[in-house]
Amino acid sequence: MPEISKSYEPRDVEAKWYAAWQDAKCFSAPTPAPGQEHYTIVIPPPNVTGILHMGHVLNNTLQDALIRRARLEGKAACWIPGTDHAGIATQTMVEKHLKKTEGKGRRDLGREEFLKRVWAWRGEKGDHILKQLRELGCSCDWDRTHFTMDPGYSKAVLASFIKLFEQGHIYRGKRMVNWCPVSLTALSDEEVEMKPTKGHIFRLQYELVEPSTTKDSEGNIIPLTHLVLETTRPETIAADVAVAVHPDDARYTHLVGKKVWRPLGERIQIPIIADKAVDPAFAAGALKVTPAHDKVDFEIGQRHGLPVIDSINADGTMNEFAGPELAGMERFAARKKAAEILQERGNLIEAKPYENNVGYSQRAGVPIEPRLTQQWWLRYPRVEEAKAVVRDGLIQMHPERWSKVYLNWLENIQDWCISRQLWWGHRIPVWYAKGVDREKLTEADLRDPKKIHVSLDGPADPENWTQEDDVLDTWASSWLWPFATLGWPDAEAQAKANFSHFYPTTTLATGADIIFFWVARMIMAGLEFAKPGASIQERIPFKHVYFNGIVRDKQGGKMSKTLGNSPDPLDLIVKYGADGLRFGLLQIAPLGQDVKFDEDRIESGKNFCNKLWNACRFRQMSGPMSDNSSLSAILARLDARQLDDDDHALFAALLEVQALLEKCFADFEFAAATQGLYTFFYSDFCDWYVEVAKARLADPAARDHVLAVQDLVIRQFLLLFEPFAPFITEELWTLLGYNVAGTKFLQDARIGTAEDLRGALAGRSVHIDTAAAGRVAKLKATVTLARQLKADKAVAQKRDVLFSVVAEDAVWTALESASAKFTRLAGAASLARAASAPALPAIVTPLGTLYLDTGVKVDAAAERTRLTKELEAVTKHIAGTEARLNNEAFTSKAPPAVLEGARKQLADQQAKRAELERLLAALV
RNA sequence: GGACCUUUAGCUCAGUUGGUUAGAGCGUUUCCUUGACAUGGAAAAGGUCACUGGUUCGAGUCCAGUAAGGUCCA
Repeated sequence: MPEISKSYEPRDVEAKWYAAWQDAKCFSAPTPAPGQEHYTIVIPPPNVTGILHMGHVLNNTLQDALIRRARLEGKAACWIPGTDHAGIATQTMVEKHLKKTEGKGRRDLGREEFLKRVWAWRGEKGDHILKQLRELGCSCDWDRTHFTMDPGYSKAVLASFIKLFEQGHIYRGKRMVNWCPVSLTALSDEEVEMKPTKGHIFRLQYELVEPSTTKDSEGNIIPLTHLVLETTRPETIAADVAVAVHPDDARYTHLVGKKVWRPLGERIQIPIIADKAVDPAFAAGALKVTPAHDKVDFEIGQRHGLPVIDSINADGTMNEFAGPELAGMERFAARKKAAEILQERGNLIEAKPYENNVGYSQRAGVPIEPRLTQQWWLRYPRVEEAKAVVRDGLIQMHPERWSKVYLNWLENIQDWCISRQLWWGHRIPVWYAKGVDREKLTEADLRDPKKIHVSLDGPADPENWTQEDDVLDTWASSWLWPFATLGWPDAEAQAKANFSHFYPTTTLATGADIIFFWVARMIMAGLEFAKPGASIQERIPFKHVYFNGIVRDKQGGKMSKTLGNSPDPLDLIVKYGADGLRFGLLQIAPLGQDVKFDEDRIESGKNFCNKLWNACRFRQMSGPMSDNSSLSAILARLDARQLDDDDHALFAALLEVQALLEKCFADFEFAAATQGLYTFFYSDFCDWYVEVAKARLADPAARDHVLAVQDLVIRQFLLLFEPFAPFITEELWTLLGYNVAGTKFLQDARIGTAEDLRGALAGRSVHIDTAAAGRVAKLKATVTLARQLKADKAVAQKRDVLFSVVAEDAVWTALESASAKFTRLAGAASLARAASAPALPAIVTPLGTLYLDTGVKVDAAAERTRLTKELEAVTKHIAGTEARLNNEAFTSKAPPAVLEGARKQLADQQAKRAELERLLAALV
């Protein structure tokens, strides 16, 4: 057996094992055996040309932990990886690259040539992120890697469109959309981010065609020559078609039906209308109505049969309808110019600084432009079912509160604009008969096969048809992810992928930021498409949704490359090892909270791995390795006669942590799981058991038994730890001989439950003595107090000091039997029983009063100070407890166990006080 | 405007159905290279649990309100 080196060097280990796992096809999803449970996860597909960031690390570490744990539990585990074509993001990236390298735009190349370039880009940069996931240790079934633009997947996307079209869920319509003037495409509402934006609001006056009068605040009749209104967008005035007031606004009712002069563009009269959408409290209570450039205005225009004047081009520049002064200008420059002109003409009263919410294109980061265009829309299918599955708990969200957010969105759901004016994506499978005017198609025309052709393969006579230019929104492909990655809709592919076994998937781990974009839509898509006619339980895409937090920087800010506060995970892996990164990150990832990234925690993850490494190294140095090839082989090496309190306490702690992990995985409490593992291994095993065992290892009768206990605990710990730190655990599994011939890897072992282990121990006559843990705790406390006393006397490092104890017979018996452990742990030459109190520094412990002999004369004053401080604390505590026990309401109403506990506590504290008083009195 | 979340040690967070003297890691201070580990060990200091009120024998925990910070939707 190779010797374990002095420190853990992750880099040597990681590459070796990942290659071995892949060679052995460890991550291939097996065909589930009859009755075998499956555990399926589909990866949230990252952008195909993306690179790994901390958010990915967290998200994928969680998934890997889940899938690895499932393997150890004997489930048929299937983790499907893949990437998303990410329409806008990728197209924008390639366009930028083209501009930079060739000075060309996509239109210079033409659609076909441009797409060739995108595919070439994908070939060069694509899937890099999947390689990075391997560095992290992710155990995806790589043979199942999918890409949303693969032929099979594309077929699924188009098939879903056709099906929805045939069912009447999809329609085409000219509507107000969020237009991105940079990407030159429509966006869905979800892709628009509202951001408070500083600008100006312009107080304007529009001249009345016929001067009128109004009343001032005191009721006096005063002349009225202008209508005052406020706007943040003066550049659109030339597209104004009316001015609206609220119908109940007494200031203006007499003006409704009259006209004002439009101050920009062609000098024409526009009507004053009344509409309830106007807020009479805002500004002067009048609103300029610009149907082409505002959603509310558009609706007002519709209600009043007003024309639509579109004064802004697709790219955000003004056109001729904006008036000769503004035509051709960029929209924000035009805004300034418009204000200047209005000032000159006397229409501008004032320009005030103003902050309002402006919609920004999520991708391009520029304000969107409401724009009237022809788009394809989807009326979501299965909305009611989608609500029901979450409300009824068929799909559980973790943390649960997200289901409220989800349901709220579904309650207010709007049709989805699924068309994008991009080239990179799934081109909509609709062909228009030549000669048909696309602008004027009616709902009936859409269903007329002579005018519109909708199919997977296109019309038989393509020369007579023209295909739709638009592609589908990326999310209209990724919403099929949980089943399109399992072969849907092709029966043969589904059979090959074991669709019937692995769908519905088990858990989806993702960020809450895409709950609408992706999670909600997947649920609707799954219900609609996945298993037609099957029960609702069979059609849902997943049973659990775990929302991991967002990784933020130490100050809680968002991580971004431009700010430079986003560490490269690959650098962290080099520095701390993949296991250290994984474990460290999960330690700070509480359920449902954002993660504040702190590199110190990653370092602590690495240090923990090193601790584990050295504990195993020490085990190897402590004695010969025996048969570790199975749990029963190790159990057979236990000697029930040699069991002592420490063994019992350790086994009890092991069972406890094993049960804790079961609960944590069920509840997605990863931070609690890592915390539990850490505490068990550090405190219970290394700091205590291994240390006390050093004393027992010297005893030939106990040695083999103690080694067996350690082998058992390390084995179980490695199994528990593997989902979080797969590399180091695999390495140690091998080095300590836990692998058996035929089953080469840790993952081939079965973890079993805490109860299984309890049963296995009982089978070897090891029945956990639950009282042992209490006795060990007392000894621990006594050792700590002894160390405290030594530290106080500045002899912490000395190991030749003498301790004596004054204790009753029963207590002394307990301490005497552990005296070898005590002297080793407390660092003492000996521990003896003293018949009467010696004149030495003392400390009161649960196992009697300890006296420390350092060979130096007692400093009575220092002793008095120390003991008095202690006495004060105890006295204060006693007072509190007595007050409670003297309260009749407490004694009559508190449960007996609580009452009993309080009484015992009081007795203990009183005994301690008496002892402290005695010690003080004895001081000369 | 609506909904949700957070507030506990210098920092990051635990604290399960209300029940001892509120815990951990990091950081800080002191001491220690003795044969698993200095990527380590020992000890210590550090908290009126945001605030106000209520329920209760008992509140960090439950309820109401207030404040500050954050997120999402309009």
